Amino acid sequence: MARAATTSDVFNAIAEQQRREILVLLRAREVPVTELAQELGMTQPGASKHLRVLREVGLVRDRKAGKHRLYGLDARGLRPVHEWTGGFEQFWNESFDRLDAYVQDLKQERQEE
Amino acid sequence: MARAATTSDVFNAIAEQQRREILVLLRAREVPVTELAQELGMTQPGASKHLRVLREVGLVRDRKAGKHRLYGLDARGLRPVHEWTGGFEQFWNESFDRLDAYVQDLKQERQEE
DNA sequence: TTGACGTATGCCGATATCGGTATATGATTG
DNA sequence: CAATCATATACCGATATCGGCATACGTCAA
Repeated sequence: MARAATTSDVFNAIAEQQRREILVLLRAREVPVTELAQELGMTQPGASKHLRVLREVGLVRDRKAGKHRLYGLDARGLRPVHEWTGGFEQFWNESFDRLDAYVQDLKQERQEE
Repeated sequence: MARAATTSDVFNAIAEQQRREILVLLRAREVPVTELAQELGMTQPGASKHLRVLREVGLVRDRKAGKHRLYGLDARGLRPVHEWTGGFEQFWNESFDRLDAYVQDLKQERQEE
């Protein structure tokens, strides 16, 4: 079965480093594929494929602009990810406490050896 | 090259639905593998493997507890994801405007046909 | 229409994933 | 120690990924 298709899941789409870089770049402005590929040091087909994935999950959209095709950001799809991770916010601090308990536990184990 | 190893990247680790479910479950309490597998309807080896990935990216830690091995949440690794997506927050609303412009563009294209 | 530019797709190889089953490893109890 | 329970790992098959190269498709201008 392998992994869920990147094309159907925002979490998967942004699991790829280069795609995240693309999104960051698109935060600044709309960009045609060629320029994007150049700036991020990827091949044009490579960039095209990543953009396809991003488009299919709705994080990016494109519009014709003369000879070019401009890609632009549609960040709404990132909101669920932000909110999901936000659901763990209360644990970011608490985690220290738990970690502390964990460390205590380790110490105890050592003493028992 | 395939995808970046899930084991070295939190974004990849949470790209998997079942692993996200595990994290949510661990928000409530520490749990041994068997129980976790049962509650989430996966096999024990399956759960074990997912936990391994989560442990290797630091989202989960384990401690011995008698005959069991309890897995607990360490959500700190989710913070970078939250913050990264948060970097797009200002675009969630703006996206509507851009989308609007996009729609206008589509209309225009149709008229040109 | 032809040519030139911009972009997308097809195909391939190498690799990693995920799920399942069987089995090994570990830990606890009698 | 042996038996039992808990957990991890190995191996496998099916599939999907990503990158690169070649090439098809699309669009504009002369």
